[in-house]
Amino acid sequence: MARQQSQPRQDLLTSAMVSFWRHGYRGVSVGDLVRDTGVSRSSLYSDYAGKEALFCAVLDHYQTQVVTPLFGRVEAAGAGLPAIRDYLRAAIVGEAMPERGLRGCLVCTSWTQVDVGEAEVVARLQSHAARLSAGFTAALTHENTQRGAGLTPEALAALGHYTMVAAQGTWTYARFADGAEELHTAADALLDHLERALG
Amino acid sequence: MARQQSQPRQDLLTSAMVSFWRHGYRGVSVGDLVRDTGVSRSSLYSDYAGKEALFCAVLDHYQTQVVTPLFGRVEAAGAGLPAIRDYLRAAIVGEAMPERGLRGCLVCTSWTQVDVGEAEVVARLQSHAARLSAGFTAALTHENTQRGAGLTPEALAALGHYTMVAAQGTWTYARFADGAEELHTAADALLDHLERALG
DNA sequence: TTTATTCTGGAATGATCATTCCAGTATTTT
DNA sequence: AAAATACTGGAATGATCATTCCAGAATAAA
Repeated sequence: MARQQSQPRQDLLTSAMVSFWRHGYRGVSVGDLVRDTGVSRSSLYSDYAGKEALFCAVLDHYQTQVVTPLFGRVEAAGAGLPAIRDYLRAAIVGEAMPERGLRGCLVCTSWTQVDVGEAEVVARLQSHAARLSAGFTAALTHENTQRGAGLTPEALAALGHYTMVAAQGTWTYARFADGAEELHTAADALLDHLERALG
Repeated sequence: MARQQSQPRQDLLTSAMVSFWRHGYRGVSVGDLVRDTGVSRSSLYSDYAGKEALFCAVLDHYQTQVVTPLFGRVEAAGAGLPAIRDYLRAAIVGEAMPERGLRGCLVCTSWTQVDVGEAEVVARLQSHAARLSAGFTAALTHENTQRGAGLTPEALAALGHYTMVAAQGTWTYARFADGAEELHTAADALLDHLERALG
Protein backbone atom coordinates (compact mmCIF):
# COMPACT_ATOMS: atom_id res chain seq x y z
CA MET A 1 0.00 0.00 0.00
CA ALA A 2 1.50 3.26 -1.07
CA ARG A 3 1.23 6.29 1.16
CA GLN A 4 0.10 9.75 0.25
CA GLN A 5 2.45 12.66 0.27
CA SER A 6 -0.35 15.13 0.90
CA GLN A 7 -0.66 13.95 4.49
CA PRO A 8 2.39 14.71 6.57
CA ARG A 9 3.81 11.51 7.98
CA GLN A 10 3.30 12.18 11.64
CA ASP A 11 3.37 8.48 12.34
CA LEU A 12 6.80 8.13 10.79
CA LEU A 13 8.24 10.81 13.06
CA THR A 14 6.48 9.40 16.09
CA SER A 15 7.72 5.87 15.47
CA ALA A 16 11.23 7.10 14.78
CA MET A 17 11.08 9.24 17.92
CA VAL A 18 10.17 6.24 20.03
CA SER A 19 13.08 4.25 18.61
CA PHE A 20 15.60 7.03 19.18
CA TRP A 21 14.16 7.68 22.61
CA ARG A 22 14.63 4.09 23.59
CA HIS A 23 18.03 3.29 22.12
CA GLY A 24 19.61 6.67 21.50
CA TYR A 25 20.77 8.33 18.30
CA ARG A 26 23.76 6.03 17.87
CA GLY A 27 21.83 2.95 18.90
CA VAL A 28 19.32 3.10 16.06
CA SER A 29 20.33 2.15 12.54
CA VAL A 30 18.48 3.06 9.39
CA GLY A 31 17.53 -0.58 9.15
CA ASP A 32 15.94 -0.34 12.58
CA LEU A 33 14.02 2.73 11.44
CA VAL A 34 12.72 0.89 8.37
CA ARG A 35 11.50 -1.92 10.59
CA ASP A 36 10.04 0.29 13.35
CA THR A 37 8.37 2.90 11.15
CA GLY A 38 7.14 0.54 8.46
CA VAL A 39 8.33 3.02 5.87
CA SER A 40 10.67 1.77 3.19
CA ARG A 41 14.30 2.76 3.01
CA SER A 42 13.67 4.45 -0.32
CA SER A 43 10.92 6.65 1.08
CA LEU A 44 12.97 7.61 4.11
CA TYR A 45 15.72 8.89 1.85
CA SER A 46 13.30 10.62 -0.48
CA ASP A 47 11.79 12.55 2.44
CA TYR A 48 14.98 13.27 4.39
CA ALA A 49 18.53 13.91 3.31
CA GLY A 50 19.83 11.26 5.67
CA LYS A 51 19.82 9.90 9.18
CA GLU A 52 21.03 13.14 10.75
CA ALA A 53 18.36 15.20 8.97
CA LEU A 54 15.68 12.74 10.04
CA PHE A 55 16.92 12.93 13.60
CA CYS A 56 16.68 16.72 13.48
CA ALA A 57 13.06 16.40 12.36
CA VAL A 58 12.48 13.94 15.20
CA LEU A 59 13.94 16.40 17.70
CA ASP A 60 11.58 19.10 16.41
CA HIS A 61 8.70 16.62 16.61
CA TYR A 62 9.74 15.81 20.18
CA GLN A 63 9.50 19.48 21.09
CA THR A 64 5.92 19.85 19.89
CA GLN A 65 4.63 16.41 20.82
CA VAL A 66 6.36 15.74 24.13
CA VAL A 67 8.02 18.83 25.55
CA THR A 68 5.24 21.32 24.91
CA PRO A 69 2.47 19.19 26.46
CA LEU A 70 4.62 18.61 29.56
CA PHE A 71 6.54 21.83 29.88
CA GLY A 72 3.92 24.16 28.44
CA ARG A 73 2.32 24.59 31.85
CA VAL A 74 5.61 26.04 33.12
CA GLU A 75 5.84 28.41 30.17
CA ALA A 76 2.24 29.55 30.49
CA ALA A 77 1.59 33.05 31.74
CA GLY A 78 1.07 33.10 35.48
CA ALA A 79 2.88 29.84 36.08
CA GLY A 80 4.85 29.53 39.31
CA LEU A 81 6.30 26.88 41.56
CA PRO A 82 3.18 24.65 41.39
CA ALA A 83 3.59 24.46 37.62
CA ILE A 84 7.20 23.35 38.03
CA ARG A 85 6.08 20.74 40.53
CA ASP A 86 3.41 19.48 38.15
CA TYR A 87 5.89 19.30 35.30
CA LEU A 88 8.43 17.26 37.27
CA ARG A 89 5.84 14.83 38.58
CA ALA A 90 4.07 14.41 35.25
CA ALA A 91 7.38 13.89 33.48
CA ILE A 92 8.44 11.17 35.90
CA VAL A 93 5.11 9.41 35.52
CA GLY A 94 5.44 9.74 31.76
CA GLU A 95 8.92 8.25 31.88
CA ALA A 96 7.77 5.08 33.55
CA MET A 97 7.42 2.19 31.15
CA PRO A 98 6.41 -1.12 32.63
CA GLU A 99 8.29 -3.18 30.10
CA ARG A 100 11.61 -1.54 29.39
CA GLY A 101 12.20 0.48 32.52
CA LEU A 102 12.77 4.20 32.29
CA ARG A 103 13.50 6.01 29.08
CA GLY A 104 14.90 9.26 30.31
CA CYS A 105 14.61 12.26 28.02
CA LEU A 106 15.38 12.12 24.32
CA VAL A 107 17.45 15.28 24.51
CA CYS A 108 19.34 14.14 27.61
CA THR A 109 20.05 10.77 26.00
CA SER A 110 21.31 12.47 22.86
CA TRP A 111 23.32 15.04 24.78
CA THR A 112 26.36 12.76 25.19
CA GLN A 113 25.88 10.80 21.99
CA VAL A 114 26.20 13.42 19.30
CA ASP A 115 29.51 14.71 18.08
CA VAL A 116 30.40 18.38 18.15
CA GLY A 117 30.61 18.23 14.35
CA GLU A 118 26.90 17.46 14.00
CA ALA A 119 26.05 21.13 14.29
CA GLU A 120 22.37 20.92 13.34
CA VAL A 121 21.72 18.41 16.08
CA VAL A 122 23.82 20.21 18.69
CA ALA A 123 21.95 23.43 17.99
CA ARG A 124 18.64 21.69 18.71
CA LEU A 125 19.93 20.20 21.95
CA GLN A 126 21.19 23.57 23.16
CA SER A 127 17.95 25.18 22.07
CA HIS A 128 16.06 22.69 24.23
CA ALA A 129 18.25 23.49 27.23
CA ALA A 130 17.73 27.20 26.65
CA ARG A 131 13.97 26.65 26.41
CA LEU A 132 13.82 24.87 29.75
CA SER A 133 16.15 27.36 31.38
CA ALA A 134 14.02 30.28 30.19
CA GLY A 135 10.77 28.59 31.19
CA PHE A 136 11.98 27.80 34.68
CA THR A 137 13.35 31.32 35.09
CA ALA A 138 10.06 32.89 34.02
CA ALA A 139 8.03 30.77 36.41
CA LEU A 140 10.42 31.43 39.27
CA THR A 141 10.33 35.14 38.49
CA HIS A 142 6.56 35.15 38.64
CA GLU A 143 6.59 33.24 41.89
CA ASN A 144 9.17 35.67 43.27
CA THR A 145 7.00 38.63 42.37
CA GLN A 146 3.90 37.07 43.85
CA ARG A 147 5.65 36.25 47.10
CA GLY A 148 7.64 39.44 47.21
CA ALA A 149 10.70 37.31 47.90
CA GLY A 150 13.00 39.98 46.55
CA LEU A 151 15.38 37.89 44.49
CA THR A 152 17.35 39.76 41.85
CA PRO A 153 16.86 38.97 38.15
CA GLU A 154 20.40 37.55 38.12
CA ALA A 155 19.64 35.25 41.04
CA LEU A 156 16.40 34.12 39.38
CA ALA A 157 18.20 33.40 36.11
CA ALA A 158 20.84 31.40 37.96
CA LEU A 159 18.16 29.46 39.80
CA GLY A 160 16.25 28.78 36.60
CA HIS A 161 19.36 27.61 34.85
CA TYR A 162 20.26 25.40 37.79
CA THR A 163 16.79 23.89 37.75
CA MET A 164 17.33 22.92 34.12
CA VAL A 165 20.69 21.31 34.92
CA ALA A 166 19.27 19.40 37.89
CA ALA A 167 16.34 18.22 35.77
CA GLN A 168 18.77 17.11 33.07
CA GLY A 169 20.60 15.11 35.74
CA THR A 170 17.35 13.50 36.77
CA TRP A 171 16.33 12.50 33.25
CA THR A 172 19.83 11.25 32.50
CA TYR A 173 20.06 9.25 35.68
CA ALA A 174 16.61 7.82 34.92
CA ARG A 175 18.15 5.53 32.32
CA PHE A 176 19.68 3.25 34.91
CA ALA A 177 17.68 4.22 37.98
CA ASP A 178 16.14 1.52 40.10
CA GLY A 179 12.64 2.88 39.72
CA ALA A 180 10.42 5.92 39.50
CA GLU A 181 10.46 6.33 43.27
CA GLU A 182 14.13 7.27 43.16
CA LEU A 183 13.30 10.00 40.67
CA HIS A 184 10.42 11.35 42.73
CA THR A 185 12.80 11.67 45.68
CA ALA A 186 15.27 13.65 43.60
CA ALA A 187 12.50 15.86 42.20
CA ASP A 188 11.18 16.53 45.70
CA ALA A 189 14.65 17.61 46.82
CA LEU A 190 14.87 20.02 43.90
CA LEU A 191 11.42 21.43 44.66
CA ASP A 192 12.39 21.78 48.30
CA HIS A 193 15.36 23.86 47.23
CA LEU A 194 13.26 26.15 45.06
CA GLU A 195 10.76 26.52 47.85
CA ARG A 196 13.47 27.51 50.34
CA ALA A 197 15.17 29.86 47.91
CA LEU A 198 11.89 31.74 47.40
CA GLY A 199 11.02 31.38 51.06
CA MET B 1 60.48 -1.81 20.82
CA ALA B 2 58.75 -4.53 22.74
CA ARG B 3 57.21 -3.77 26.10
CA GLN B 4 57.51 -5.70 29.32
CA GLN B 5 54.60 -7.50 30.80
CA SER B 6 56.05 -7.26 34.30
CA GLN B 7 55.20 -3.57 34.44
CA PRO B 8 51.47 -2.93 34.41
CA ARG B 9 50.63 -0.70 31.49
CA GLN B 10 49.33 2.31 33.33
CA ASP B 11 50.04 4.50 30.34
CA LEU B 12 47.84 2.36 28.12
CA LEU B 13 44.88 2.74 30.45
CA THR B 14 45.50 6.44 30.90
CA SER B 15 45.72 7.09 27.16
CA ALA B 16 42.62 4.99 26.51
CA MET B 17 40.82 6.80 29.31
CA VAL B 18 41.56 10.17 27.76
CA SER B 19 40.22 8.99 24.41
CA PHE B 20 37.02 7.57 25.87
CA TRP B 21 36.62 10.63 28.05
CA ARG B 22 36.83 12.90 25.07
CA HIS B 23 34.75 11.03 22.50
CA GLY B 24 32.70 8.59 24.54
CA TYR B 25 32.58 4.80 24.52
CA ARG B 26 30.87 4.59 21.14
CA GLY B 27 32.93 7.37 19.65
CA VAL B 28 36.27 5.58 20.00
CA SER B 29 37.16 2.68 17.71
CA VAL B 30 39.84 0.10 18.37
CA GLY B 31 41.81 1.75 15.57
CA ASP B 32 41.62 5.03 17.49
CA LEU B 33 42.90 3.27 20.61
CA VAL B 34 45.84 1.79 18.69
CA ARG B 35 46.75 5.25 17.46
CA ASP B 36 46.20 7.06 20.78
CA THR B 37 47.83 4.51 23.08
CA GLY B 38 50.71 3.56 20.81
CA VAL B 39 50.07 -0.08 21.65
CA SER B 40 49.55 -2.48 18.79
CA ARG B 41 46.23 -4.06 18.02
CA SER B 42 47.67 -7.48 18.76
CA SER B 43 48.83 -6.47 22.23
CA LEU B 44 45.52 -4.87 23.06
CA TYR B 45 43.72 -8.10 22.32
CA SER B 46 46.30 -10.19 24.15
CA ASP B 47 45.82 -8.13 27.30
CA TYR B 48 42.05 -7.63 27.11
CA ALA B 49 39.28 -9.83 25.83
CA GLY B 50 37.91 -7.01 23.69
CA LYS B 51 36.82 -3.42 23.58
CA GLU B 52 34.21 -3.81 26.29
CA ALA B 53 36.68 -5.50 28.69
CA LEU B 54 39.22 -2.76 28.04
CA PHE B 55 36.59 -0.13 28.72
CA CYS B 56 35.78 -1.82 32.02
CA ALA B 57 39.46 -1.62 32.96
CA VAL B 58 39.45 2.04 31.94
CA LEU B 59 36.43 2.70 34.16
CA ASP B 60 38.25 1.10 37.10
CA HIS B 61 41.33 3.15 36.26
CA TYR B 62 39.17 6.27 36.18
CA GLN B 63 37.95 5.53 39.69
CA THR B 64 41.43 5.35 41.17
CA GLN B 65 43.13 7.99 39.05
CA VAL B 66 40.41 10.62 38.70
CA VAL B 67 37.51 10.05 41.07
CA THR B 68 39.48 9.20 44.20
CA PRO B 69 41.81 12.23 43.99
CA LEU B 70 38.83 14.53 43.49
CA PHE B 71 36.11 12.89 45.53
CA GLY B 72 38.32 11.37 48.22
CA ARG B 73 38.12 14.53 50.27
CA VAL B 74 34.35 14.10 50.48
CA GLU B 75 34.73 10.49 51.55
CA ALA B 76 37.37 11.27 54.15
CA ALA B 77 36.41 11.01 57.81
CA GLY B 78 35.27 14.34 59.16
CA ALA B 79 34.37 15.75 55.74
CA GLY B 80 31.41 18.11 55.60
CA LEU B 81 29.93 20.78 53.38
CA PRO B 82 33.31 22.46 52.73
CA ALA B 83 34.64 19.20 51.30
CA ILE B 84 31.66 19.02 48.93
CA ARG B 85 32.30 22.61 47.91
CA ASP B 86 35.96 21.86 47.27
CA TYR B 87 35.07 18.80 45.22
CA LEU B 88 32.64 20.64 42.98
CA ARG B 89 35.00 23.55 42.38
CA ALA B 90 38.04 21.38 41.79
CA ALA B 91 36.08 19.16 39.41
CA ILE B 92 34.91 22.10 37.34
CA VAL B 93 38.43 23.48 37.13
CA GLY B 94 39.66 20.03 36.18
CA GLU B 95 37.01 19.79 33.47
CA ALA B 96 38.16 22.90 31.71
CA MET B 97 40.19 22.22 28.63
CA PRO B 98 41.36 25.24 26.67
CA GLU B 99 41.35 23.51 23.32
CA ARG B 100 38.39 21.20 23.08
CA GLY B 101 35.99 22.75 25.51
CA LEU B 102 34.65 20.80 28.44
CA ARG B 103 34.88 17.07 28.78
CA GLY B 104 32.25 16.34 31.36
CA CYS B 105 32.62 13.16 33.38
CA LEU B 106 33.60 9.84 31.83
CA VAL B 107 30.84 8.05 33.70
CA CYS B 108 28.22 10.66 32.82
CA THR B 109 29.24 10.54 29.17
CA SER B 110 29.01 6.76 29.17
CA TRP B 111 25.74 6.73 31.06
CA THR B 112 23.59 7.21 27.97
CA GLN B 113 25.92 5.44 25.55
CA VAL B 114 26.05 1.91 26.85
CA ASP B 115 23.37 -0.62 26.17
CA VAL B 116 21.51 -2.40 28.95
CA GLY B 117 23.01 -5.63 27.64
CA GLU B 118 26.56 -4.55 28.47
CA ALA B 119 26.12 -5.66 32.06
CA GLU B 120 29.75 -5.35 33.18
CA VAL B 121 29.85 -1.73 32.09
CA VAL B 122 26.43 -0.85 33.50
CA ALA B 123 27.43 -2.35 36.86
CA ARG B 124 30.47 -0.05 37.01
CA LEU B 125 28.40 3.01 36.12
CA GLN B 126 25.85 2.25 38.82
CA SER B 127 28.66 1.53 41.26
CA HIS B 128 30.07 5.00 40.57
CA ALA B 129 26.69 6.60 41.20
CA ALA B 130 26.34 4.64 44.43
CA ARG B 131 29.82 5.72 45.49
CA LEU B 132 29.04 9.40 45.00
CA SER B 133 25.65 9.08 46.63
CA ALA B 134 27.15 7.39 49.68
CA GLY B 135 30.01 9.89 49.90
CA PHE B 136 27.70 12.89 49.75
CA THR B 137 25.36 11.34 52.28
CA ALA B 138 28.20 10.65 54.71
CA ALA B 139 29.54 14.19 54.46
CA LEU B 140 26.07 15.69 54.86
CA THR B 141 25.44 13.44 57.83
CA HIS B 142 28.62 14.63 59.48
CA GLU B 143 27.75 18.24 58.81
CA ASN B 144 24.26 17.62 60.17
CA THR B 145 25.68 16.18 63.38
CA GLN B 146 28.15 19.00 63.78
CA ARG B 147 25.50 21.65 63.31
CA GLY B 148 22.85 19.81 65.23
CA ALA B 149 20.53 20.46 62.32
CA GLY B 150 18.37 17.51 63.22
CA LEU B 151 17.78 15.97 59.80
CA THR B 152 16.69 12.34 59.80
CA PRO B 153 18.91 9.67 58.22
CA GLU B 154 16.27 9.26 55.52
CA ALA B 155 16.33 12.96 54.73
CA LEU B 156 20.12 12.94 54.64
CA ALA B 157 20.17 9.94 52.33
CA ALA B 158 17.67 11.64 50.03
CA LEU B 159 19.75 14.81 50.02
CA GLY B 160 22.96 12.90 49.32
CA HIS B 161 21.33 11.03 46.49
CA TYR B 162 19.94 14.24 45.06
CA THR B 163 23.36 15.84 45.24
CA MET B 164 24.71 13.00 43.10
CA VAL B 165 21.93 13.44 40.55
CA ALA B 166 22.44 17.20 40.38
CA ALA B 167 26.20 16.72 40.00
CA GLN B 168 25.55 14.22 37.22
CA GLY B 169 23.41 16.84 35.52
CA THR B 170 26.22 19.35 35.81
CA TRP B 171 28.88 17.04 34.35
CA THR B 172 26.52 15.97 31.58
CA TYR B 173 25.54 19.50 30.70
CA ALA B 174 29.25 20.44 30.72
CA ARG B 175 29.67 18.75 27.34
CA PHE B 176 27.88 21.54 25.49
CA ALA B 177 28.03 24.30 28.07
CA ASP B 178 29.22 27.74 27.04
CA GLY B 179 32.01 27.78 29.58
CA ALA B 180 33.16 26.91 33.06
CA GLU B 181 31.41 29.96 34.49
CA GLU B 182 28.05 28.43 33.71
CA LEU B 183 29.03 25.34 35.68
CA HIS B 184 30.24 27.33 38.65
CA THR B 185 26.86 29.04 38.79
CA ALA B 186 25.07 25.70 38.84
CA ALA B 187 27.43 24.33 41.49
CA ASP B 188 26.89 27.42 43.63
CA ALA B 189 23.13 26.93 43.43
CA LEU B 190 23.51 23.32 44.53
CA LEU B 191 25.75 24.35 47.44
CA ASP B 192 23.25 27.03 48.38
CA HIS B 193 20.58 24.35 48.54
CA LEU B 194 22.65 22.10 50.81
CA GLU B 195 23.51 25.08 53.01
CA ARG B 196 19.85 26.00 53.42
CA ALA B 197 18.76 22.41 54.01
CA LEU B 198 21.26 22.10 56.86
CA GLY B 199 20.55 25.64 58.00
C1' DT C 1 74.83 -17.90 21.52
C1' DT C 2 70.65 -20.34 21.70
C1' DT C 3 66.04 -20.60 22.98
C1' DA C 4 61.76 -18.74 24.68
C1' DT C 5 58.91 -15.04 25.23
C1' DT C 6 56.78 -10.69 24.10
C1' DC C 7 55.44 -7.38 21.05
C1' DT C 8 54.66 -5.34 16.40
C1' DG C 9 52.96 -4.30 11.76
C1' DG C 10 49.75 -5.26 8.76
C1' DA C 11 46.79 -8.08 6.26
C1' DA C 12 42.48 -10.81 6.36
C1' DT C 13 37.75 -11.77 7.97
C1' DG C 14 33.18 -11.11 8.67
C1' DA C 15 29.78 -8.12 10.34
C1' DT C 16 27.27 -3.80 10.35
C1' DC C 17 26.04 0.45 8.54
C1' DA C 18 24.52 4.69 5.69
C1' DT C 19 23.49 5.62 1.29
C1' DT C 20 22.23 4.82 -3.64
C1' DC C 21 19.77 2.68 -7.23
C1' DC C 22 16.28 0.41 -9.90
C1' DA C 23 12.67 -2.55 -11.52
C1' DG C 24 8.13 -3.19 -10.26
C1' DT C 25 3.65 -2.25 -7.87
C1' DA C 26 0.14 0.57 -6.05
C1' DT C 27 -2.28 4.91 -6.16
C1' DT C 28 -3.80 9.09 -8.08
C1' DT C 29 -4.85 12.10 -11.96
C1' DT C 30 -6.48 13.01 -16.54
C1' DA D 1 -8.25 3.25 -19.72
C1' DA D 2 -3.92 5.75 -19.95
C1' DA D 3 -0.43 8.50 -18.00
C1' DA D 4 1.77 10.34 -14.17
C1' DT D 5 3.07 10.02 -9.54
C1' DA D 6 4.29 7.81 -5.07
C1' DC D 7 5.91 4.04 -2.76
C1' DT D 8 8.12 -0.61 -2.11
C1' DG D 9 11.35 -4.47 -1.88
C1' DG D 10 15.66 -5.69 -2.23
C1' DA D 11 20.05 -5.70 -4.11
C1' DA D 12 24.48 -3.19 -4.62
C1' DT D 13 28.10 -0.03 -2.96
C1' DG D 14 31.56 1.60 -0.23
C1' DA D 15 32.90 2.67 4.27
C1' DT D 16 33.82 1.48 9.01
C1' DC D 17 34.45 -1.58 12.62
C1' DA D 18 35.75 -5.43 16.07
C1' DT D 19 38.25 -9.31 16.01
C1' DT D 20 41.64 -12.84 14.41
C1' DC D 21 45.87 -14.30 12.59
C1' DC D 22 50.67 -14.64 11.39
C1' DA D 23 55.39 -13.81 10.05
C1' DG D 24 59.02 -11.38 11.89
C1' DA D 25 61.49 -8.13 15.10
C1' DA D 26 62.82 -7.06 19.69
C1' DT D 27 63.72 -8.60 24.25
C1' DA D 28 64.62 -11.71 27.97
C1' DA D 29 66.16 -16.20 29.83
C1' DA D 30 69.20 -20.21 29.37
